Amino acid sequence: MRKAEHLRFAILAAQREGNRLLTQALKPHGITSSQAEVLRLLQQHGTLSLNGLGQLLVCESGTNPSRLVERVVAAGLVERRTDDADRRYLQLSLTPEGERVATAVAEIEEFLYTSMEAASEGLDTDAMLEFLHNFIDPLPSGKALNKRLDLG
Amino acid sequence: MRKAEHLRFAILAAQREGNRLLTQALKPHGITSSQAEVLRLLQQHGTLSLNGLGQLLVCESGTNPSRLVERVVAAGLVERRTDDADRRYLQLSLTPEGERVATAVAEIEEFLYTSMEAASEGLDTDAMLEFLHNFIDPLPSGKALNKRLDLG
DNA sequence: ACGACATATGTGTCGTGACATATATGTCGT
DNA sequence: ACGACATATATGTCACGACACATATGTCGT
Repeated sequence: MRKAEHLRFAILAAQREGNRLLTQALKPHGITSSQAEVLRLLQQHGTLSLNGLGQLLVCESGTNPSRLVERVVAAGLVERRTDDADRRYLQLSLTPEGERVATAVAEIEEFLYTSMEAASEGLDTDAMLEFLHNFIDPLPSGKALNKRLDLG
Repeated sequence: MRKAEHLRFAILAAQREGNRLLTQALKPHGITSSQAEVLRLLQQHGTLSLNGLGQLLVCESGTNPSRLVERVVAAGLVERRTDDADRRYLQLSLTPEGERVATAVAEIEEFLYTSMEAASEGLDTDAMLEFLHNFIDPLPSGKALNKRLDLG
């Protein structure tokens, strides 16, 4: 198998399995990994508009998080108000319960990161990041990621 | 941002964008990237059962490709017969049209791999593969990938 | 003030992805 | 031959992920 092909499927597999791990760990909290990303972004940035949120979502239907947000609102984790200054915008923010869950999410993510660090023990992760950025930087998800790196 | 977190989102972004690129390139052929993977596997392995196919699908609802296969059958790209020796099994194989599309898919994948090779120019891809395999090998997607590496 | 345009959000549709469950067919012990 | 079990496939449900399109609100030139 060609090395690029191997890499392609290894990346795909890693994404799938990482997501599965997160999904399992998040299940007791009643949220999905996508919803978890929303909570964490709101926790880190305070109030965001739907569009502002979408620009930071790497992992998500960044193009249109309407329904994703709809679900966390329905779950009572996020509050959605229309901006009085410009009524096109939404003001999204965590409810106290959402804040609590977001903190739980952060702890779960720690486990994932620890296991990733174990898997990369002694390896050059910078090269991996460089490769990935070369590939994604011109593309939408790459832009979202870089925006997050700038801010956070 | 913690490096593991950075890596996590970079992997996610790469997967998303790679998939988007493939989706666009495949659109003229009327198939999705998942369906393309089915065609390529059938092209490489000849006849497969649904279960055998599922074990090779990294990228897919490997747990249950029934509906995925249903669509390529409906599109006239794959033929589905029940195995007379053991009627629980399906025998999946490409139609002539499926064979033709599978070859077109192979060419499209070449472009993706070429662009990945450009992005990894001068970088240690073996270290990336080692990291990814450390992470995925114990997990289902990793097993599927390794099965493909053994065979192909 | 009005209308063209831009921007933010919502909705419809289709194809996964993951999981649980149901059905069909085989195998094996007795 | 029969029934318990195993295996293969199908189906139901929910939440994305991507895309196209619709609606609501603002802005700006005139």
